[in-house]
Amino acid sequence: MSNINEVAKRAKVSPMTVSRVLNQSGYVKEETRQRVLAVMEEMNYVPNQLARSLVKQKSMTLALIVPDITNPFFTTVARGTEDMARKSGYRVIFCNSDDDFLKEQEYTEMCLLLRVDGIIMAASGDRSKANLERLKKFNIPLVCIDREVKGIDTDLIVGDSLAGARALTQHLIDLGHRHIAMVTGPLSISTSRERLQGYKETLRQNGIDYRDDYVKEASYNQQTSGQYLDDLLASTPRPTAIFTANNFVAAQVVRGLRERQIRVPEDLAIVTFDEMEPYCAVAEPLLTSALQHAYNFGSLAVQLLMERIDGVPIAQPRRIVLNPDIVIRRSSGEKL
Amino acid sequence: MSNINEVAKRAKVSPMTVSRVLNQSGYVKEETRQRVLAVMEEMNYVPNQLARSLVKQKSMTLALIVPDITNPFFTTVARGTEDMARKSGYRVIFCNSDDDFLKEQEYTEMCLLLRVDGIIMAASGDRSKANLERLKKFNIPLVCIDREVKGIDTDLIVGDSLAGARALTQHLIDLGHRHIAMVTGPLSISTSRERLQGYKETLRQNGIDYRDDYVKEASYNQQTSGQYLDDLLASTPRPTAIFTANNFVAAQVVRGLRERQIRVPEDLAIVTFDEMEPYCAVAEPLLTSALQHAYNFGSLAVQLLMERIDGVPIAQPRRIVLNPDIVIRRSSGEKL
DNA sequence: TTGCCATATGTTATCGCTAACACAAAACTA
DNA sequence: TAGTTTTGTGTTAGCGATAACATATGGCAA
Repeated sequence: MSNINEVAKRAKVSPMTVSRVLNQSGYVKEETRQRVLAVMEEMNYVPNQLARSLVKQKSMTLALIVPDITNPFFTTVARGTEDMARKSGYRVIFCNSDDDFLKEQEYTEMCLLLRVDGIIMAASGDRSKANLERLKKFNIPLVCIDREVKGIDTDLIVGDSLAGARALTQHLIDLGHRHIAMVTGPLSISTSRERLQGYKETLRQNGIDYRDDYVKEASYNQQTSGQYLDDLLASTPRPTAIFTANNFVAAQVVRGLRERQIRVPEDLAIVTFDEMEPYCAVAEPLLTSALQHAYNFGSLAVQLLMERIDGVPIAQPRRIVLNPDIVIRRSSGEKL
Repeated sequence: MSNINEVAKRAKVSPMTVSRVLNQSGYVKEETRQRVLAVMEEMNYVPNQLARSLVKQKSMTLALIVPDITNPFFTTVARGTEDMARKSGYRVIFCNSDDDFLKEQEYTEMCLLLRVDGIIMAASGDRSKANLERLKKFNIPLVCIDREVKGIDTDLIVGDSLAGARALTQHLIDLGHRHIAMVTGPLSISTSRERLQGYKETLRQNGIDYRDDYVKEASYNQQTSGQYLDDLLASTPRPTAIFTANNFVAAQVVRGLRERQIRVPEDLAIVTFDEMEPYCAVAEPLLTSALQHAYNFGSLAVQLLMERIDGVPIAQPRRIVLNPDIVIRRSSGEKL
């Protein structure tokens, strides 16, 4: 692969002139420019971004670290990130932590090795603190999304889990439900905790007793709803509705209910956070949901990064809270 | 961020000795090694991969270009790619072409700029030829997966679309169906063409007339099954079964049928290529499918790349054909 | 005509690292 | 004991690009 010196020699100019043509910087006579361009074309010259990044001290690369890129929420975040980054001339490296601290750590180190200019991270859990601290130590622009990590202060974009959970729970109550169960995600994740809190508060505000045995914590590892659904269904009185904390949990629960031949919403109502689109367009029934604008999580995160990268140093970490939309669909059923 | 020279100075050795410690190459006295390591720790030294890649002429990076990372098939390919690459010490950059030639082209150029060591590509269509040719011109190790591109000879890993399509069609015929429709993906993609061919052949072998109006070409842009389903359903006689060419098309069709209140498989049987897992675990009914081992597409592709990267030059492009598994599920129904 | 500025191009140093070679000193071999 | 090999470390050059400065024109105002 040819380099700038070879091009320069063939075009009978200095490498610097070639560089000027490449970057459209400084003065170059039109005639010279054309000649250089012709030689570049002829030699199939492609500038070496590695060398550029080295001298410019800038890689024009961002990293997005998410727990699970197959999750439609994060896929959409990725889209938002990529689109906005491209507008600013940046590339994005996508990293999948698989909700695994060690994998997340590896990617964190990779980001340092590659000298990425900024990082967007949906933490795999509270353990992520160590990884985030390491990044902060190097003053790499950093935005956390979706999940807040205790004891770490960074720019942050989260959904309003509390409000969403309240609205969903209230919706069930308004429909006449009094025995409402909840299946949360791992409580090591901030969104799970907040959604649980919103659920509890709303029950209390409506004078409904909170019951521990109505709350189950699903794991991201298990592929099925396993034991906890049986437990829930065996409770007395049996819940008439379930609030699932996110799309992943919802998929588990819906599948579990189907296996047990329990109809939604006739036998049991369901409300959830997040979507299961697009492939799950085939899901039945369509789920009543607190819909988060995942795309905005990504694009806004990039905007925050850009301000930190280009701009004057900003002292304070910023916190953006995005409201979910409550979309009423069939799964929550009719008024009892 | 500190560099190798600063570490060297502080450790009172030459940069070369630090480099030796870093790379565990050459001779370094244990005592010196410990001292250097201590200084690296103390200074938070992280080697600069850009500089390394520049001098080594090797980026230790592969690129995976796929049309749609949200498609469970490609997500699984990505997993296979990443896992195998990591085993060999390589990173993977994931690129989403969105089935868009221009975006694919941009990513192709990015790969060149970044001097990636190898590329795995699921072409967006036959137009991709130009992009592949550009890559070939630079002799970058290249493996095409899933889709073959006319007029380009590269290492290739494809599923046996012909055999899969034959098996699925035969399955329907064996169940007693005689009026079998097909919804293909864009015919600019080799898999679509081959699956269509397998369908046609099998019909003929069973003495069933092939009808043009039983075949519809779905687009990846349209989110719904739009007009073509109505057309199919209005045909005389109305088809009793549909063969969908992949998971994306299947999702469209299943959704469309549901909107039209047509039951699967009672009113209409469905068979398809690919899975819709994991989020579509909630899909109902479960689809009879020619299941491709997506993970192997990815991991095998990396193995082929590695042979080209490390090994002696291999003259001939290689072609690997992976067999799909036929998984019979509820959507194809009972014997008529 | 002098001086200044815009234009056009080149030279040198440097980004951070490693390959290749050089050179001691220590350890072994004959 | 002299010669060879192993061990340990340093020096120099170069990967491919650009920043910063240097230099040389020509044009134009004063």
